[in-house]
Amino acid sequence: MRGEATVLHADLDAFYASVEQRDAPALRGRPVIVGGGVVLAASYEAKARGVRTAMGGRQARDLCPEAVVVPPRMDAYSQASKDVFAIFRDTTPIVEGLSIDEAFLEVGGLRRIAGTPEQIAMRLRERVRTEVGLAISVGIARTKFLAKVASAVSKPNGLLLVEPEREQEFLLPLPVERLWGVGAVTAEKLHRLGIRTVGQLAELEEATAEKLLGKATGAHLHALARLRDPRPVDTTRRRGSIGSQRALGNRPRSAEELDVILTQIVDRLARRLRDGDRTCRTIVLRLRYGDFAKATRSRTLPFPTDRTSVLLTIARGLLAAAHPEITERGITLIGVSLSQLGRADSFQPELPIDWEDGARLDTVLDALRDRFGATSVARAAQLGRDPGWSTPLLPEHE
DNA sequence: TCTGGGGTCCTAGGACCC
DNA sequence: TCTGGGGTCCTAGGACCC
Repeated sequence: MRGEATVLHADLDAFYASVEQRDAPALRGRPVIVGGGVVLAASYEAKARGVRTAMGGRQARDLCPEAVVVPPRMDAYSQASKDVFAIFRDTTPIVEGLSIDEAFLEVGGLRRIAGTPEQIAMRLRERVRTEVGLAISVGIARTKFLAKVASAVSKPNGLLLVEPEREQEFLLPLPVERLWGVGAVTAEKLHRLGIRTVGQLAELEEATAEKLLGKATGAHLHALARLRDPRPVDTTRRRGSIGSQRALGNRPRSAEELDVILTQIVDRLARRLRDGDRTCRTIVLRLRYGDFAKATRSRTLPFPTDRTSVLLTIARGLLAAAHPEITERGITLIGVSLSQLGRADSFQPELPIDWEDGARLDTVLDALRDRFGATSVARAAQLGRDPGWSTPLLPEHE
């Protein structure tokens, strides 16, 4: 007894490009590329010519000179995503969003009121088509992983049910690249051992897979290949970090220019943080040098914050520390991400020093400890890490 | 092929605490 | 007083996904 196929994975087809074709009838039936410098999305007409997501714009135009290249309209995609997710939630309360254009839906409890998973999936596809004007593919299976593989195999505009008794027949012949979590590096490691199909990976001993791919990745992929995936559809997942970045091209940048860009990025992120009623504790500065090597520099605060001035002060400090490297190697990307997100009602101490004056972090932390006590500051840090914490922490004055 | 922008998860060493 | 082991946190890097 294995359980039934009640997990749906719903995935919009060529999402950004499909929104463009929906909104501009002249683009329908034509190859469409979203994004100029790099391909963010390609319509199926462009994919048929070899254009792929993340490909350089130059190469894409060489492959498909007649493609229409349009700039991204993130607001339109965001709205389309909201419209589709509203239909997901109208279908079942158990929805786990994976990204802007895909989600898992658990429909196991709905048989009596809404029919079989297959009937539910057919209605869902029809509603997304008529109400939002987009094509969506759906995979149905016993586990999240199999449902995701099924929707990918069904594309474009497909529906595929993997019945529990046919799982091996479905999965084992597929190339290892189909496994969720196998990218270029892992695929190459497996290929070197002559492993090309999921079935061949399943034949390995688990210990062998762990030795080859690392403990967690090896165990995880080995379990997937053997059809083990106990993860339930989880409606409680929340974003763990938010970030923003900007590619800069290759020309030299002055310190003033970089500071302006950094300020814009941090300002935008801090707004998003507050709009979402969240706080953060860790600020990560992302850099890509002139040779495209990447680096990160981070700092974790002992207390949560959503203040632009605090975040900007930390980010500026990190950037200043990296300045010699930047001068020497050049810089092609700058970004910031905020993690250790917490709730807006987490304890946020009044900062005892004017951050606009550029006070050093260490000075501020010392002042905080003086005022609230080291234990309180450390405890605030602990509680700020727990997004489920529901009571604002009051500082214990000494 | 001259390489976007938004994320997730894992690893590994050192600091620190009990 | 010295030593050891375990657990957690922080930082940096890397693979992977859409």
